Amino acid sequence: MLQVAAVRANFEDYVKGLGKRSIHNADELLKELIELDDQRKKTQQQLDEIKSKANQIAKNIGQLFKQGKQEEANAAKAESAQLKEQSKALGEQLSETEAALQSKLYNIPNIPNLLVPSGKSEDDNVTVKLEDTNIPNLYEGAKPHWDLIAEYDIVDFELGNKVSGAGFPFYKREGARLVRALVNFFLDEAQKAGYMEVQPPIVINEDSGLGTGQLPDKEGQMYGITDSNLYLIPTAEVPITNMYRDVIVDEKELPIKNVGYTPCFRREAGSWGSHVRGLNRLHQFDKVEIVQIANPENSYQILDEMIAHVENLVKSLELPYRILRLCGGDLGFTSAITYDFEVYSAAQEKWLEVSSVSNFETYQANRLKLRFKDKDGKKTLTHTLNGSGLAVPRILAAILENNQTAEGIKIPTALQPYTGFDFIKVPNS
RNA sequence: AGAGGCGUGGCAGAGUGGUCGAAUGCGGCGGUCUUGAAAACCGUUGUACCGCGAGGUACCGGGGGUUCGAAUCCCUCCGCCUCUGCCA
Repeated sequence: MLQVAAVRANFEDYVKGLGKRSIHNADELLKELIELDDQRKKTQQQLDEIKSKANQIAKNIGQLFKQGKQEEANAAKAESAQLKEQSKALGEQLSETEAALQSKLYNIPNIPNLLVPSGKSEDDNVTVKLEDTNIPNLYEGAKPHWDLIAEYDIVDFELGNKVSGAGFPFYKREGARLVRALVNFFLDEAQKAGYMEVQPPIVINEDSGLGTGQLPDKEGQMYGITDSNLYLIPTAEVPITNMYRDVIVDEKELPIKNVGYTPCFRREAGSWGSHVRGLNRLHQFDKVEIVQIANPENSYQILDEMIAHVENLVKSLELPYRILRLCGGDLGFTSAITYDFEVYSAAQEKWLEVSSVSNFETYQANRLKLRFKDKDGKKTLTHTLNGSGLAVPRILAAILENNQTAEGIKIPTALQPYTGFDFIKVPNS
């Protein structure tokens, strides 16, 4: 969330920034924020004064009792009772103001970076790199992946429907093996790039949801375990970033680089339609996530490094891809800048998002109270960044579709050591 | 899951209603001594908010309550330990 002091200092820039997200009443919003903060300060001043008086009286009463001055003590008690009422009322007022301020802050998204183009929808995203030279000329009988997986019987939606529900498929045979291969490949590559591997919990508590910005208000996107007040994670970003909630790290430790593989769970309420078939959108999918905690001084350099890492993965898998810079309207709530990776799915003839790499600057760090001690011992918010490296199902879909031949499916060379096979033959051939 | 115990500053650990933001030790920082280091000795050392400042307020796992006054008493939640049970 935003810091009020920063809002005061950069008012005009922030209004402009929020404008890129098509928030047109930003100046009102931010003004309200400042007013609430002013009110908070004023109330606290009054409250502190009353409490100070009450503390003084309480001390005196102790003395009076010791000296045996009962009557004076009792008189002081009466005065104290009055102060108590005042302070109770003011205290409630203060809590209300703080809650209102907090809720306003929770509901204002991050300020987009200067590079972020304004725009309303994905149509306004900017392609910053296009590597489409690899787009295959598929043979006559080429099929979309949902037909391929049925034909080869390597992903089973029917079975998933029966056991769990729509969007929870079974992967079978080479399909299961491919998922495991991709996960291992991604993890190994991240480790080579200096990330520490972690295996985080896949349920999180409310504080963690608040820390990275899934809560409040976006509960609808997560599966909740209501009897325990926990949520299934929508991405490993949540547990891995929250490792550093309420932590003050040493400047020398930065950047901190962690990677983790987890299944991800998304309700995707309302986002189903005929355009999302097969593996394109699922309630449960596997993803390897890279997360960095960075010094604000070089977080954009680190963002570039993370983009390069993801680009390498896609290249190694020989997939045609493009990189987009998201416009304000398509930018996630907590992000200051996001680059999306999309791979081309030849049989569907469309681009599939497989990775999102973002810099959150201090937005998450402020919620997390994640700070570092700089050279002068001053505590400063870090920047947080993360990216998918990568999400499995759409990569799988693209591999199946782009690498299909009349005889079967070729496995990319880089993946072969992980799959243990280099080809999936057409059944009964 | 049941019974009992516990949760205090970076760490260890005292503190059972006022003089406690909190003893003491360790660690950290500064200094004396030393060619240098160690040891010893002296000093210093929590965080957040409000205030131009003086200063004030809050914080002893979280939240609530009792009281003129709570680290201390009560309720509740969370976590840890021990025993019993269950389980991969």
